[in-house]
Amino acid sequence: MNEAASLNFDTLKLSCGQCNLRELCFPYGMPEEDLHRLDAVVELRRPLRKGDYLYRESGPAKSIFAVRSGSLKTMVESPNGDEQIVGFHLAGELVGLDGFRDDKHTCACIALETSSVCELPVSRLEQLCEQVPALQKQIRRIMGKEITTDHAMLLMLGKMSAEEKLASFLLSLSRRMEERRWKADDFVLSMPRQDIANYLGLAVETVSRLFANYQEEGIIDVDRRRIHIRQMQRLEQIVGECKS
Amino acid sequence: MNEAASLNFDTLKLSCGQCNLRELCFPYGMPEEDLHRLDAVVELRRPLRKGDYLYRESGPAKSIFAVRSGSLKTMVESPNGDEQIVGFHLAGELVGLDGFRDDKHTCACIALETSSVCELPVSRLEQLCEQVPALQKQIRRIMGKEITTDHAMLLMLGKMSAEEKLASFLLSLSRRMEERRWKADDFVLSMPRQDIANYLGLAVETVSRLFANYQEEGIIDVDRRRIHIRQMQRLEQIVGECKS
DNA sequence: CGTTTGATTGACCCCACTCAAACGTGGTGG
DNA sequence: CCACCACGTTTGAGTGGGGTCAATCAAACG
Repeated sequence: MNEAASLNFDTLKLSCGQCNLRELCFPYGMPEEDLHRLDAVVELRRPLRKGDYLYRESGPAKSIFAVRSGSLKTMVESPNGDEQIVGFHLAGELVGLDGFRDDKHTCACIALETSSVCELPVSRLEQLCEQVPALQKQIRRIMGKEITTDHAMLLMLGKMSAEEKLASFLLSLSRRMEERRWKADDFVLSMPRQDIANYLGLAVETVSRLFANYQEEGIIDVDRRRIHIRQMQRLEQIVGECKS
Repeated sequence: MNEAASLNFDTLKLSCGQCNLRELCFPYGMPEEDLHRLDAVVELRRPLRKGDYLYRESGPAKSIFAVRSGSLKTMVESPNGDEQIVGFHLAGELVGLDGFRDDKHTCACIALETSSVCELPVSRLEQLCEQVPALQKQIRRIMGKEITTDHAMLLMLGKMSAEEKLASFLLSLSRRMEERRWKADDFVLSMPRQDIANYLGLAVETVSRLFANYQEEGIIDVDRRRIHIRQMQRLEQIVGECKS
């Protein structure tokens, strides 16, 4: 255990109004004056290291979390023991919304790399909701977005071929990179092939072969986890032309 | 157009407190006195006939809906035009939550048979939220449940074999029948094989063959859309024993 | 009745999985 | 510094689950 790791992280807290993720995160669209009140709710947590759990399935759900840096994955477990990754989460995205059902988490959340999160305790969030009616709407919006994202993923798993799935995955990542003002066509995957395969409902070997195919065709350059997209429109074309 | 269909459906409105679906539906867990206030928000809609749209993708989302009778399906459309059914909805269940994202629906909702719904206009719901704080929590719970359900479906589409998918589907339906005080082992499917196949990410022929297999093995009796489950534990066993 | 729509059954085949082995790459300790 | 190992990734060969195509059948409907 590092001594520095036991610092009081409240002293490091940044205000939501000054956070460069505010347009992507919880504060999006909220009036300036309400953001100050939000600050009082947010706690900065000690950073997670790769592989650390933020929360576990069926564990108590007292908070929701905003990713501040790094990235996380959420996964559900089947009765027979194998797991399905249901989402990858980048800076500014929120996790833990599944816990609203009955204050228990129905999925586990694990850091893909060293990551930090802001914690929003539900009890305090509820209190603030009574003072700031706009906050309720905000929560509903965020949850509505989660539902829409899950629906898109259902479509992917249910209807797409392996080739389409991977193209769809890369495009989704690329767009999220762009939202964050990072390069849309040049980024590093924070997850291993195994996780990509799991997420897409494929075998690792298939993912590996598809990357090789894309590279062969000059659509992307792959070096380990580094991805450079050379022909974005080809990827879009692959996703658009199902069953042809 | 039938003359009777243009009756004022408000006169037929039942109060939530007296509805026999209240334990499954929106009012679940809410105190008696708040239910009266909820009544003022709820509008009964003209019944939908089979194939009617309750709402369409990218249409305005001004309300959420509770299924009063009958059943519905929700579906998303892929860029190339084919559709994925993301849910079947029975009496007492809520649809339209995806619209909270930005007041536009991201999926379409269609009646599988003659069905009626209660409409809860979001604007009125928001007003009531300010008077009844418990209502906010209720909405979050319902949305949390939707997210959890979607995650379970992701697991199904991503990790299960065709045999496991269908068993899982039948068990899910069976449990929901039981919740509604109907027979858990004897019910009629409101959706065609095509829709089951679409939902499970399979071909119609595969669903048909699997039904035949199950019948062969004496697990279920199938007659058209009528399902009689003879050996519930065999179905549970199929779902539990993946990859064996 | 013929027509239409939905369900079943059979024959065939292909996509993606499985199994197996080789190949970096990075970390560790001698 | 290099040998070694562990792990993630790639590549090849073979196979099977489930898709596709096509024909048949059954029920519902006008």
